[in-house]
Amino acid sequence: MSEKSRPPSRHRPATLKDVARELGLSVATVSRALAKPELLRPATAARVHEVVHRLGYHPNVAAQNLKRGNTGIIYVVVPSLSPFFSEVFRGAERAALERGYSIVMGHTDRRPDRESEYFNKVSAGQGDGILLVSTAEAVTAVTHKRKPPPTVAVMDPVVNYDFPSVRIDHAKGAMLAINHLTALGHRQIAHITGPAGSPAAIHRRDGYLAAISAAGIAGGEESCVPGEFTVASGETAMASLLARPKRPTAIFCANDEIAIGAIRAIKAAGLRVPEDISVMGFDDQRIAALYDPPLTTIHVPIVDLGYTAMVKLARILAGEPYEKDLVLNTYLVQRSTTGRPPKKA
Amino acid sequence: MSEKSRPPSRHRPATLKDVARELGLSVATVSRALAKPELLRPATAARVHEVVHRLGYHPNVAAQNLKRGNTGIIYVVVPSLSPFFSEVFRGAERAALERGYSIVMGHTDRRPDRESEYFNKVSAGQGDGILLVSTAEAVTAVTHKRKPPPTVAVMDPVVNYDFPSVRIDHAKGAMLAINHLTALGHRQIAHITGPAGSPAAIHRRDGYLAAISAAGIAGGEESCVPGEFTVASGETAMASLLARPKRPTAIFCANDEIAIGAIRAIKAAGLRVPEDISVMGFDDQRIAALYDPPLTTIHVPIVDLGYTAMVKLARILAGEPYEKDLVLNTYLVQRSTTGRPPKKA
DNA sequence: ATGAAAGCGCTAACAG
DNA sequence: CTGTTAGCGCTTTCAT
Repeated sequence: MSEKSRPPSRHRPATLKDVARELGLSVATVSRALAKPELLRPATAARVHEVVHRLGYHPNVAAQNLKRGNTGIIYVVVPSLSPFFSEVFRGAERAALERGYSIVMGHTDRRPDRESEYFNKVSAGQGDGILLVSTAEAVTAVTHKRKPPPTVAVMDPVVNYDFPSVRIDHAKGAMLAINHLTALGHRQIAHITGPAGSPAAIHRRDGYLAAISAAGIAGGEESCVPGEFTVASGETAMASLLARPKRPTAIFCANDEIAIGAIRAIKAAGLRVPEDISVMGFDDQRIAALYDPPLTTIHVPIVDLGYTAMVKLARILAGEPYEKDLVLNTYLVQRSTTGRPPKKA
Repeated sequence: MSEKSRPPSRHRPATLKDVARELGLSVATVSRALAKPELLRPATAARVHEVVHRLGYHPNVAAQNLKRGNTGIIYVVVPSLSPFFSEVFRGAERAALERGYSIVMGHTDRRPDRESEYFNKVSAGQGDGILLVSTAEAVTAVTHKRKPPPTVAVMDPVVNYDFPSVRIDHAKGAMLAINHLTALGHRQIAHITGPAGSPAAIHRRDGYLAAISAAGIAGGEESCVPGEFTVASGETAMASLLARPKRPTAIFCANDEIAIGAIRAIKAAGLRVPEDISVMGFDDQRIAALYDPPLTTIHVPIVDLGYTAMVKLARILAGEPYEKDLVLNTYLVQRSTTGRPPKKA
């Protein structure tokens, strides 16, 4: 048996060459059949695909990367590993896998220097691009440097730098929430905010204030209590709200975790949700539907945010056209934590 | 200016060739200086390193992978994205990055078919190896197949298959916990377990039973209440324990999350920790030190588990010798949730 | 519509 | 101790 005609040894993955030999075609043709089938006679493309399938051929990503001069690595930079960001990551991961990218998670713990690290890595050819999730700060990494690497901002736009983004309209979501509550008859609606530095928190608060004022009801600055996107902060904030002389009949929370904290505090005070107080969250995280009682909240397409952002980044890297600023849709999900306000005692 | 002597264009990452040209050496020598410096004259190696540093040279991973016939991808397969697994992931990530691997996270949601997926991927040349974290089930993926891909089991050994592993001695940790409690004078020690299917939960429970019986005190099967490695299950289990006629003076929880749930339930019942009841966790997760009161727990080197496992997998892949079964050390961390039992009322 | 050939950056024989 | 050389698998001109 001659050396060159030897079949692939037992467990070596099939290569283009294997497919080509099997078909009596050149590797170039097979390559094209996979990348640009329109350049081939349909019949040829079909034959190629049949054999590709039969041999279980998968392109060798390392070879593709080498040829194309890239790394195939995308950094997904998140502030922390909360359930919310895990979902975003999941979406990004799926889109990445579909396109042959592998993604590396980077947590910054909200420290700007840890952000710069990833920018530097990519600038040094250690990666192809960055998905910057909920990270308003990237300024340090960017302002004093030259052209930054391909980056897509997810959730919040980056302060001082105009990266392409995939986000939602926080203010609109907040208005959806307030409108739901006013429609139920609430006139005393408080808001527990997210952290002061978060654009998402700020915009949700702005939406709350705008909707309150549009409805011409009480509330405003003085009805906002600062929170932190955590259950604990929701409990604390709610406790302070309960201690007020004029107790609100409904609470709009800047996210689901805060809402859960608020509900805990309300229960701890011997009150019921929603009979005594209505509570709304924001995000529609996994826990929202599972919690008891299930949370009325503003649905945010969390996984999709990650998926869409990765798709956009892939387009950018491929030099394909893309929408600069994509705003995904939010909508109200009514579950069991909102109802009509209690009759006046 | 001749074509061949053109310096690297503005933003192309430096290559071996660049370094070699700069030094008047061959690329082979530079490559060796990096991989096997002992083969070179020390002076040469030093000169190479100087230039490598000055030019900011980083090896092109794609080229290395292509040459070596691997992918550089390791799958870290975890049941879920809880904080615990995130920590393991972090450790694995660090070790991977140090060695030029990139790691892709795979969550199985405890579904065996999702596990097999990753095994198949690696078998098909889509990855180099697998870190299987706390996943007792991998059986389906493995038993009926031929030789499985390089895999290291982390935390729990895999049922029915003898993968190299990095783990801890759960039973020993549990004994440490019980000995601490008995030393404080406790004689009524209950245990809230983890889920029935988890080897970790089973071994921790075994350790509890063994230590209880060794101490010759009350408790045993009937002092075990089933839990789930979650805060909520800890609350529920603790509530049932509080309702018992003979209330325990100390609770050993199968992990920190359960312990937090237990503490919540105790507080909700108007009792104090540790004055009325002592509570111990297991794992020493990040939250343990931050919680109020800070948790007495069994320290598990979570990040290290991931790190060590990845190091071992890298050794396996490199054909270097490795320890088949590595058991990392655990120890007691005394914080503020354990104390002497209350004086008899 | 298809083939031949060059070369991406690196490693590893093999020579000296 | 160091240089020369031959690919790894793929994409992409350039021919035909």
